[in-house]
Amino acid sequence: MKRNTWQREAVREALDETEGFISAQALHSSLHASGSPIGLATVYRALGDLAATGEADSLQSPEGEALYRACTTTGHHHHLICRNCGLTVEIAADEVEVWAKRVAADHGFTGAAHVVDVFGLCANCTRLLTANAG
Amino acid sequence: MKRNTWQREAVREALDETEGFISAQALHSSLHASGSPIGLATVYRALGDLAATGEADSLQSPEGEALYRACTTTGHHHHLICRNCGLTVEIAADEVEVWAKRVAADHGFTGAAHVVDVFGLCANCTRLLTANAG
DNA sequence: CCTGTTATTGATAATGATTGTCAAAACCAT
DNA sequence: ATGGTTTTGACAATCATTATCAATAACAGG
Ligand SMILES: [Zn+2]
Ligand SMILES: [Zn+2]
Ligand SMILES: [Zn+2]
Ligand SMILES: [Zn+2]
Repeated sequence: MKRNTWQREAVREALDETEGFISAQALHSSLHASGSPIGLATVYRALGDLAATGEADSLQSPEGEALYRACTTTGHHHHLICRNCGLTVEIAADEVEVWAKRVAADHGFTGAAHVVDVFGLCANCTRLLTANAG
Repeated sequence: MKRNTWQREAVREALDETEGFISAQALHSSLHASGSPIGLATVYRALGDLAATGEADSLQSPEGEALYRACTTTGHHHHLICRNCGLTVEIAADEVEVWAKRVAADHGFTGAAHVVDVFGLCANCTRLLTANAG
């Protein structure tokens, strides 16, 4: 049976309070900084569970680290992520869903899944960085 | 100055002969099996260089491992990958390019890049696995 | 409220990919 | 062929993640 522990709840809350994606290590550090004695392995386990049940979304950073985020949307969706500040926008992409299905079908592929993420600079970061550079 | 060594050439050729994506470790094993005494670190370096110059394409496997492939198309493109046999199809996706740009622009993002990969079972693998399962 | 069963925790070791180190070897213009 | 410079490769180091396993805590039943 699945038991409720303060550790799982702590991870869930910490993830909720986090803007954008965060790594297991970083979330653990954050929790420790807040005085929580939660163990690192437990954070990994909790994040894995949340991702498995769909309560959190995960993706691989370009550096190969797994990043997690508490999703507000329950269904299938994608992300538009600021590579500077981490701000993340959840986006529906019916257009891409259709495209992905068609591409797979056209080539005889079945059971198609896809990875679609857009990275860029959010308006805020664009303004700041442009001011400095220009 | 950039020098030419048999090691770099060996990696390039091994990558060319490989169908689908392959990891640095696997390529190193493959080279060793063929009698090449090339070092592991060198394979990592060569693959990194090839990816940097655009001669090879790289992506992160769901397990976080970096995979490489010799690309036949020079420009920007995406992949349709068989999760069973590794067969890879390069696909152009003007539709998705437009979509990605629009999504970024709609939200005020600039300098948008994107990761778009489709994973599935190729026709061949579908037939084989369906025969076994059904 | 106790209590036993059993899932969960967490310190730590183990794993596995990738990168850093640095002396020795290879490359190439001269 | 020679020398300055780049590249190599064996090995150590790093870093994220997973496995271990005894100790702990959740919770159903009494
Ligand atoms: Zn930003
Ligand atoms: Zn989708
Ligand atoms: Zn296949
Ligand atoms: Zn594209």
